[in-house]
Parts: sequence; structure tokens; C-alpha cells
Amino acid sequence: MRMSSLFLRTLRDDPADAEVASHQLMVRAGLIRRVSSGIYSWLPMGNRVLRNVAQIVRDEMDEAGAQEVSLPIAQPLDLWKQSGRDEMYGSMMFRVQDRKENWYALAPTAEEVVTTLVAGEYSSYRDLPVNLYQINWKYRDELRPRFGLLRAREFLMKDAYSFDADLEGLQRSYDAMFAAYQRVFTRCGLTFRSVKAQSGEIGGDTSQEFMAVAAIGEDAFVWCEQCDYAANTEAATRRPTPEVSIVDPGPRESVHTPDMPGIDVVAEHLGTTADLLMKSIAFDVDGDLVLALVPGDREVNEFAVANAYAPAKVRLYTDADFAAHPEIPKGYIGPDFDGATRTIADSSLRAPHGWVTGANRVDHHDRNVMLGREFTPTAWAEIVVVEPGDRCPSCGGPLRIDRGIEVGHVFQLGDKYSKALGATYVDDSGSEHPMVMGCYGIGVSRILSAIVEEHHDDHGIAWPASIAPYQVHLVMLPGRGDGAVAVLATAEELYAGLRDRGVEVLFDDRDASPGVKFADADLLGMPIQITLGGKGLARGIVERKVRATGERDEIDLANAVEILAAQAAAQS
RNA sequence: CGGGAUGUGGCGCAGUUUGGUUAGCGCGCAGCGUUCGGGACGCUGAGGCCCCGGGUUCAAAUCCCGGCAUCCCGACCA
Repeated sequence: MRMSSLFLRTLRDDPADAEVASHQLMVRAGLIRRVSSGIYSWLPMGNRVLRNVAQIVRDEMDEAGAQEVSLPIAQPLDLWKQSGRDEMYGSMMFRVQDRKENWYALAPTAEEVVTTLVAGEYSSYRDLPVNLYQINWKYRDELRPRFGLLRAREFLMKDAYSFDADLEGLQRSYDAMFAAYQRVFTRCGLTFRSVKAQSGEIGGDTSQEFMAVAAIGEDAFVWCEQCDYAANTEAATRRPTPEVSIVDPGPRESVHTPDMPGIDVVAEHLGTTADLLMKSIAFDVDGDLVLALVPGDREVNEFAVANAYAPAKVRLYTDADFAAHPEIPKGYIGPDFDGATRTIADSSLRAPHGWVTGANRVDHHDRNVMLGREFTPTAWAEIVVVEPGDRCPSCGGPLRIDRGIEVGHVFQLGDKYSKALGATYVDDSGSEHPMVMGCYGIGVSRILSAIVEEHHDDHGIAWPASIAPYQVHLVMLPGRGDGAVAVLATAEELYAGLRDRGVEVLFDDRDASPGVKFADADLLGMPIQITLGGKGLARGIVERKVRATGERDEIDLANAVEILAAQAAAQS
């Protein structure tokens, strides 16, 4: 493509409405332009990258045995009422009316449509399994769109839906998608982790998120430096503390601790540190008072407590609960409080020393509270919120916490939609069952944000070759001297030669100053930059720069087409 | 939805506090000339419902009221 006729205008200044690097750069490099909050026009350069990412997704989906379809964006709202998700999505859905005043939803996702489709076509176990996917625009009226493409109201998403006869089949479909996702994100050049998502409320359903590691990511997640363990902060856990022999700390004694809000103040008053204190956190478990015991320097993970008592209803005590139970000394509960029916302790409380705990009466704490003497938990579990440096539950390595951009998720749905929308099959004995579904999403347009976040520097974008809009950026510097005509002619030859070899080339044939051309080349970020000027031509060479590393060398003009074609083929 | 900020040629901004000629600057755009290896320079020029509506005033980009839009923090969220 000749830049002289490319529909592109790069910007020198960051746009006022962009905060994060990926958003700023995508606008400055002329990939996208904002039309409305969270809604963008895609200019040629951006559209090429989007297409390239979509193609990688398409390759891998096809390879994994999924079949591409295209489902409607305008979906009758009745379908959403049938599944009950009309209310669930609420104002998150864009709704439009036709001329007869029937309501439609602009697709935020497509479970309803695809399930109905499959229900209408397939009805036998012989038909299954089947996996359908599409790459299509989705609409969600986010409360707060942000960071350009990262959380947009209109976005390109790949959504796949698998239909199996049973759970074993679902597991196979799920595993195939999981593997395909790893290949997709690897090919896109992303540093990512698959993260176990919290799966408490919907029974046995399994769900994993793919997080591209990025400081601006909206979600924090825990991961192990040594193995592939990763989980979101709610689901994360740590290696249990082994049992130790307890040392008698001496007799329990009570200390007056009035007007001391917070663990740290109490610890200081007692000349100790927060990690030697014990917190007793009150939970309501199906109406019973249950205490969760954790060290004073740690937070209790409510989800972990809830999991431990599932399927019972578990919730943290509120101010209202304490108001209703004045006999519970809020802030001074000890692990042996009479009113508690059960206690669940984090395993890190298996320490040899005695603890400082609430004294079960207001304004008092007790010292030398000993495990096995003053208190014996009814259950042990890992119930603290994981912090950096904690030990990995699977390998014992150090855990880290980073932020990530959720670029994909895989989910074992079960029969929720197949039951609601009548997607059933008959088995070989003639009895009818709901199909077992999985759904699998990839945020195609969001991936661009993640890629730019990871692959940029002060000068601009540095596209991974796999998704770059062009492989080679050819900068022509003819100057005005006697050699100008020769440079021009040689550059044209080079351009034509590369194109003949199937190399995607962005040819800067503009009548612009060298500085402008170099700056644009760095901003636009093609993997290989080639500069042809009068001096190089005289010596029979062109200069080559690898955008990502800044490495430069010279290559023989006579073999340039050959070398570059080989390089482009090798890296894309 | 709560808190904060912003809205002025295509883009980035100044001017608003203290109302007063013809609303400025940089980039970009057009023309001419010089220049030509890391965002060159000079001259000339085009381009503005100063977000919208109402009000105050002799006079409003500027003050007041109402609305809309955009961004940030939070809440929310497949």
C-alpha cells in the first residue's frame, strides 16, 4: 500500500480523551476514531489488524473442529424473555423497536439464538457433538466504557457454543477449546495466564479466564512463578501450613484495651505485631453464627468460607446483624466465643506460639490464647485472601499478584439454556435429555488493546509480525539531489518485487521530510523497517531496522527482495 | 448511579477568575519559495453555531439557571 493514498492521518499529540497507552497509540496511529462513548470507527490500518486477529481465531477454531456461522445481531427480545436473561441483562442491553413496535435486543451474546437454532435442527444423540462459532459485533451498554477498545459498548467477539450428549463429551469439547485458546493468544504475541475463576454459585460449573498480563488490566489475579497455577483473587488459595507442636505460652491473661479501633493499634498497645493477633470474623451460615479465624494481618476470603460450607447460605455479619445480637461483642470476639456453633480456622493459625485474641467482652483482649487449650476449630481450611509471597498450592513456589486484561473465557454451561429453550436429544434407548452446553468467548477487538499495551514503547506501537497490518514498512528518502530519480526508481522496484513475492508492504512514497517518515514508521509499528536513500543506493545497500528491538543492519540491495521475503515468511 | 474534571477551527491548547474592539497559539490543511537521513524554515491563505437552550446586561466564550456530551475514580459487570 502506498502511504500517499492510504486513508490515514497520524496525530502528533495524544488525544484528550485517552488515558492509557494502547488507547492513545491506536488513535494517534490512525487505527480507530471515536464516534461515541465506547463506539469506534475502524480505519484501514486498524481494520487490517482486527482482521488479522480474527483470522488467527478463525484458524484455531476451525482446527479445533468448530464450525463458523453468523448469527443475528438484532435478536427478538422474546427469546431473551424465554431464557430469563432479559431481566438479568437489564439496561446492559441495547433495545430497539421495529415498525410494528416489536422489541429487539442488539446481541450482547448469542446463547439464546444458537441454542434455539440447534434445537430446531438436531434431536438425536447421533448428531452430537457439535460446536458452532461466530466472529461478530456485540453490544453491551456498559455503565462505564473505558480505555478505548478495552471496555467498549460495541466490540468484536468470537463466541463459540458446544453441544454434547453428556458431561464427558462436554469435558472433551471444553478441553479442545481451552487448547485452541492457548494457541490463539500465543500466536497473538500475548503474555497470558489461564486463570481459574470462582465457580461457587452455579453448582459444579467450571470456568476459566484468559488474562493478558497488563498493569492497566481491570482484574487482579494470582499466579505462581514456578508452575502454571493461576486463579482470580476470589478463587486463589495457598499451600496449607503443616501441623506443628504447640509450645505452652503460659496462662491466658486479659488486657484492658479500650478505644483501640483496628488491629494495628491493639498490637502496638500490647507491644506485639498484627500477625501475632487473631481475628475472629462473624459469618451467618444458614442462620448460625460461625467464626472464621485468621491471623490479624490477613483478610478473610469470603468466597473461601462460602465454599467450605456450600451449599449452605453464607454471608458476612453486617452492622444490622450485630445490632440484632447485642450479646456478640463486635471487635472483641474470641475463638472460643460461646455463641458460635462452629469455627473455621485458616491453617496458618497452626503456629507454635499463643495468640492475642478478642476476650469475648468489650474493650478487652486476651494474651496467650493457645490452640488445643483455649480453642479447637471445628474445621481447618485456607480462608485468607492470598498475598504476594504466599506459597503456591500446587508447587509451593512463590505466588504473585498481577493485573490482567480478560481476553477470553471458557465456561461449562451445563443444561441451563438447553432446558430453557428446549434443546434436547433422544439417546439410543429413546429417552429424551437436554443437551450439555459449553460457551467460549474471545474479545477480538479487546485483544488489540492488550497487544498494544504489551508491545509498545515511547515511539509507538511494535506489532508482533503475526498480526501486523503490513510486514515491511519501506521508507523512501529520495532527497532532491541528482540521485533522487534513481532512489525513486529503485524504491519502486523494491516495492513491486516484494509484492510479487507476496510480502505485505507499506510504502512511504510521500513527499515528506525524513523525520516525519521515520517518526510515522515507529508510530505505526510494522515489524521490519527498510530505508532506501541516496547514500545507501550508492553503496548498493538498504538499511533494515527491527522495530521491536531497534536492531539495525544493512542488506545487499541486489538480494533485498529475497532476504526480506524469506524473513517475512519466517516470522508471520 | 455517587464523586471529580472538561467542552473554544480537523487535533492539542490559551483566553473565562475581574463581561468590553476583529477570539488567539501550536500542529495539521492549501499556495509560493528555500530545505531534504530522525516530527525543517519563511511568507501568504482557508477554516469558528466558543457544546445546546434560556436568562442577566448597553454588551456574554466569560456571569446565572437548565440540559447534553466526553473523560477519570468508585459502584456495577460475560
